[in-house]
Amino acid sequence: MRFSAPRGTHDILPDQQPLWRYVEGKAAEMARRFGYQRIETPEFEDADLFIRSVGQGTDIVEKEMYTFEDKSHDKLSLRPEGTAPVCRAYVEHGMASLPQPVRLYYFAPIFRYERPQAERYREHHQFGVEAIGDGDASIDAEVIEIGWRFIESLGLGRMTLVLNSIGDKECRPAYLQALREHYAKNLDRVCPDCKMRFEKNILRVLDCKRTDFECQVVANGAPKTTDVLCAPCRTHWEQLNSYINALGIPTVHNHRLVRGLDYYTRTVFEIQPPEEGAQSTVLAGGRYDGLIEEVGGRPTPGIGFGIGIERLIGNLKRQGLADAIKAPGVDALVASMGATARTAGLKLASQLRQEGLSVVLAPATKSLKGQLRHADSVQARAVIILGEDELASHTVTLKDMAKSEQTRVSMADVVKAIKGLISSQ
RNA sequence: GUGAGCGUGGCCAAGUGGUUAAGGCGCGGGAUUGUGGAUCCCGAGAUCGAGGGUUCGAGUCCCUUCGCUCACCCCA
Repeated sequence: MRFSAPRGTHDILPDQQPLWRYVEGKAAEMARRFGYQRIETPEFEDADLFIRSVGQGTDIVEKEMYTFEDKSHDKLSLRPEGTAPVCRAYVEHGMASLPQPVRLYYFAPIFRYERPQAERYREHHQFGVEAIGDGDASIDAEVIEIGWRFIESLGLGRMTLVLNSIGDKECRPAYLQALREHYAKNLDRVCPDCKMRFEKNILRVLDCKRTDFECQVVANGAPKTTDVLCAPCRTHWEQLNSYINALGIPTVHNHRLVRGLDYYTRTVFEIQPPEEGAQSTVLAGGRYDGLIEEVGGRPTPGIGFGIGIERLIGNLKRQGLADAIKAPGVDALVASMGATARTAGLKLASQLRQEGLSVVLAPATKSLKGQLRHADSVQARAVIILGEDELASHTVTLKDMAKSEQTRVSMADVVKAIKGLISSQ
């Protein structure tokens, strides 16, 4: 019986690891610069955490969660998004009594039961950032800037920041009513899905992309949240825009940007690459001022985003920025001929590793030629050759693979000689 | 959940229904004694996703099934 990785999942093979480590390193570095600390939460949580926070009517909760019962009949779900678990941890560990805001970031696999397609997976990975405990628009700008500067630091240019405000508990009901009235008048012009959304989750009609009906026309003509924000939301929105502007981040306003999760309030944003792919968004986030309370804490504002690593890496590859990220070779390969030399090589390799060098032993059964070929395949910078001659004279042959030069070095000087050879490159 | 396309050795890939299923990459070995990357030579590795059917004969046609991919939906 042969097995393959479950549908929608993928192995991240050794040749891809340098790229992944590179991206994660850049993310962690950007988080560090902004004073964010890493947090890790479990891969699964109480299912109700997501049902309550993400929202009963959302696709994520309704049909995409990996939910199961364990042997003690607890209902658990594989993490379908990153924010709710962090908020749960914030409340559970009393982070409200820490200096606010609490600045956190994470790397986490995300699980959603969806039909896989280009850059959409059942398990994907996100780098996320959450700032909890400060409702000021300057924190919105800070969080957005982290994402922007991170993407920028990878060399991905020409991205677009799309920004919108969807109001809060004060002004949204009135807006939804206005939206409902607009759609009630145009219901015969929109697609069946929009008719469904009209009943179920009116806000979602705005991001309908169908062109076989008049959804685009109707949505474009719909009232805009940013026109009807209550005074506090309006101030927040205006401040955010002035901050983002001050940071020099180019912005596109899109009144049709809503988001699929129920907990968002006020600020919502995405960062998209220039090409119009089906799954083009690499970063998405927003403010969630009611979420902490929803998961059992005191009313506390928060904002954050998630970045899909697979999509980000896809962009790097498409723009030719991934090729340069390669695994380094090993420092040295030890080749030996004969049983006695083999033992000596084993000892020498061990000694070199304790000196901090990366060393591999050549396959013992191969000819010297084969062992040197192996040195190429592991991109060894140096090769140490041990044979009868070397053993007899207590020396090794040290070969510089780049220069194709070799010298005899006494056993006592091997470490120094190799370190010299490597640092000269 | 809906629709479309595709499944040939580890990877890429040719193959008008007709003898032992090309080729490339990669892998293993070799080209006179203990020396790599180039070149050359040799070699291993495929029940052509699986099952059934049509046919004298099927990788090639039909059906079923599984898988993969892409799009819709939705999302990172």
